[in-house]
Amino acid sequence: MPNDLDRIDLKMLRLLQNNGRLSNAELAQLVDVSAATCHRRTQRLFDDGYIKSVRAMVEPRKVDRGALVMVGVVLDRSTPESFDAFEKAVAKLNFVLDCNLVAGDFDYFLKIRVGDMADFNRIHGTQLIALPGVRQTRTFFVMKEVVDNAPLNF
Amino acid sequence: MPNDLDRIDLKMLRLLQNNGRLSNAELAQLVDVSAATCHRRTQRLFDDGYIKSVRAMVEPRKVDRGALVMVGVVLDRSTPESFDAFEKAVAKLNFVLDCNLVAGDFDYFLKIRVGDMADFNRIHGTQLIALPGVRQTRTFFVMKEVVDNAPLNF
DNA sequence: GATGAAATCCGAGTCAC
DNA sequence: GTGACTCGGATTTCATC
Repeated sequence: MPNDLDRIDLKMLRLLQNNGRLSNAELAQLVDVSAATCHRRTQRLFDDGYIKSVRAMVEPRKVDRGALVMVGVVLDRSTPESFDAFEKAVAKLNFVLDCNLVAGDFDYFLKIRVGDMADFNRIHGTQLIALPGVRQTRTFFVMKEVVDNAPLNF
Repeated sequence: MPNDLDRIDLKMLRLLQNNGRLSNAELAQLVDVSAATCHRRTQRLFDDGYIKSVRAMVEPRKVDRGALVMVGVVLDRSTPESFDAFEKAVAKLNFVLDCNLVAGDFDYFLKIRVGDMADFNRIHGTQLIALPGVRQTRTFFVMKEVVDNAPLNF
């Protein structure tokens, strides 16, 4: 749908998404333009917000964050203030990777990474149920990560 | 837990996670070692698998993937073959960002990105319920992304 | 084993066109 | 958009601890 990106821009985006370490020279070769052009186009992809950031993907198990847990949350009340308070509080919890307001049986879904189940139980008891307006939570321990954070397809 | 990483390595990991475009020279200054040492250490973080990859984070809305959906899946049978078939099939679906086998009311949770709800309904009708062994799915449309793919805290 | 200084080399970034 | 130029950083070597 993005008609302000031509075929070359799209290819650059896909290549950089899969390998953010590509040098400008390498990328230029891969998309068959000069290094100068490639440099300007890449600049534009950043400046115009197509690329939000470039991140090193750290292996969770190597830094003691091998346990993944999904948590469904239901709030006491469905008022804007209630949602707002919850969201502000959850944004400060650095073990929360995703937090999404959803339509359905839950109000929010959280994706959480911790060291192990004991870690999670401690966090659940102290930090999650203590979040403002939480009526109940439902925990789904992840037993196997089949696909984790796959690159965007476009 | 990672006692093979010293304070400098951990700092490098955190910095690179937040900004994968840092030059070796910049990183060296930030962690206060020489460029040569920094280069060697960074190399090791890659070689030993601490950093899986470096990725440009593409803004989903800019490439027509602005709709996020969580889907809970229940399979017909809970046999290893059944799980295996499902996992192999789901890994081929490029709109699936996450797929996790969980303990609880569902067998799997999927995180899916598409252009809009119409896209999702088409995909749901043709590709999701057609996955091997699917008994039922429950869809949670994301109405607001509060936290999306936060960096790992360690 | 580790490091940092120095030397080389290559690419980023900028220029004119 | 390309090609050329310059300068700084990446990468290697090497001495040192």
